[in-house]
Amino acid sequence: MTEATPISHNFIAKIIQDDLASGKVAKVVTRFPPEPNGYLHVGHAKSICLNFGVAEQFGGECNLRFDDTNPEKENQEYIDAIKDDVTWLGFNWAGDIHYASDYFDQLHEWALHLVREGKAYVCDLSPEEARQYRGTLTEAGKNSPYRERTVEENLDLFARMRAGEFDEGACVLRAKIDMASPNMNLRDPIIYRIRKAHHHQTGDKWCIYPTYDFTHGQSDAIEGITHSVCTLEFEDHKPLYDWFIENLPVPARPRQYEFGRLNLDYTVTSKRKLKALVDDGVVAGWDDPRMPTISGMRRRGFTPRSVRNFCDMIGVTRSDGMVDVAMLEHALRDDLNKNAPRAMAVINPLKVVIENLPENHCEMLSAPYHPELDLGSREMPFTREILIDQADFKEEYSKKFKKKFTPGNRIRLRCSYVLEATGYEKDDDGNVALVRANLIEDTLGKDPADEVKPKGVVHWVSASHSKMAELRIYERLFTSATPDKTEGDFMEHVNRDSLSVVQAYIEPALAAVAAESNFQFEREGYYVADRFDHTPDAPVFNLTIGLREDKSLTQG
RNA sequence: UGGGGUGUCGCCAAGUGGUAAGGCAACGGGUUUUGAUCCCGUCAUUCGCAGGUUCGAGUCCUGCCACCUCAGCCA
Repeated sequence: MTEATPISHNFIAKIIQDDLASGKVAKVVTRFPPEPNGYLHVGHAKSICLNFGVAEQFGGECNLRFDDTNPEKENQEYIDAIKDDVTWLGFNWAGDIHYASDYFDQLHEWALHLVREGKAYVCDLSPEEARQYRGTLTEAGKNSPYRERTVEENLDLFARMRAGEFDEGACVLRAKIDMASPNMNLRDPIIYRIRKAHHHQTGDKWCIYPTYDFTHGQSDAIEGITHSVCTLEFEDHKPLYDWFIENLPVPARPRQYEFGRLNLDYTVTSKRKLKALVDDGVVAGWDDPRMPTISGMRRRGFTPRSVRNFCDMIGVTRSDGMVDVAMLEHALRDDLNKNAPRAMAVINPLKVVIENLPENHCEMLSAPYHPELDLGSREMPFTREILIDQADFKEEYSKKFKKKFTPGNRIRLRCSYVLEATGYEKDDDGNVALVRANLIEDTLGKDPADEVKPKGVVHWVSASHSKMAELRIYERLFTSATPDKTEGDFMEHVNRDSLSVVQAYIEPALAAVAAESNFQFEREGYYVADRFDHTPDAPVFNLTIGLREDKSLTQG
């Protein structure tokens, strides 16, 4: 971390603080354990900020561990993307990256231990039969007919499973716990299954793979994780997590704690739904700026700090709520307002001819990049013909348009002079096509000498010296606040007009900026130079988020 | 009459027996070379509901209600 992470006072932090104070743990060690089977999203960001944040806050460490026990769904592409995302967010994992697969030998040994203790057995029930025997939420399950096999028989069968003698699904290794438990996870859970698949880390070494339940807690123990933080849906797994820790000769006693996962309105975060958006071509990819994936947010122009601040804002509790996306937007705007340089771009151009300026007038005006921060300044060419936004000129003055440019009234060109409109021309459709104006002398950095102050300020670019840029303007991806809970399939709530591409006139200094540079285009919104498509010759900017607007004035 | 969990302002969230923080949103007002920012103000006599204990309860007890979650050889 290069910058201070906010101090958290959530219940997880309190537990850690107490454990440290009581001497229960000497140093806190957490972990972020994604399965490399998809891209990380804003919900994962919450978990990352929690796990890494709390470790940092208390002088501990946080591991990055890939929970890679299901080779058929995982691959290296996801591993690389996840590493990038965590790094981008600004966190550093302790030491090398860990993989649950690093522990397959130990896990196998521990499975053998359970078998020898008579606490695990090979079960030949088919998946369908196993479901029958498992019972239901309200009815106890039945013992498997294979439950009482001898240790010797189980040892032999498990060895043959490992040797590849059986087909996938032919049998599994199960922990012998309690088929009548009201907790389904304790009804003789599967701990090893046959998967004749190539693993991205272990290659073809194994044809049996441990399940999540048999892997996670023991991996925590091996790594010396003190506080194993996960989401609420794993709460029912805790008795099993503890059962393995208690029945195995593990080197440590990690504890699991659960928090409520993030739900954001106007957003979906399930991997299946995110994948559907990509596969159906609703968005251009996992990193499309409309996606709530970390890579999508990055491309949209979110800053790591804005995401971290958001996570700090929403807190960590055990209640599952729905966070208003306005909170995310606030965190974004807040950070961008404080740190993003300002620049000017005109989207709907209206030419203004400053008639009291010579034809070839070109004056370089120095404009500061930020109103408060010392971010330096750039030169803006000021010429006889300039472009302002069509919406900033009105044919007639009215109270509602008091800050607009109107005939006979003055306007301040941002970082430039004051202009007075003297007339205008319309095209055949009746739209204002050109405005004639006079420049008021000696108004650079000061008000007019006659003390008739301009009513408003508008952004502008030189008509002759500006450059063209592609602007990708995004709106929210869903029309429903709860796309996955509202009537019908979530795809029915997709906003099909969430992207519009327009051409805009930008000030020359903007063309050369580096990809991923954030800017506030004054009075328009925050934009970012696209991570992949932006070039000096063909500038491309994405709308990160618009400026907040005074709603009472913008209606109509 | 299965297990587990959660219910404090429209949203998030402090509060752990002593008389309801804060943020977001919203709404007023001021400043402003961005109708942005900034500033100032308003916004829960009430904590899912009903009883009870107590001098005193969001905090303790009892009952009820609502919502989330668990029946992958996924994580």
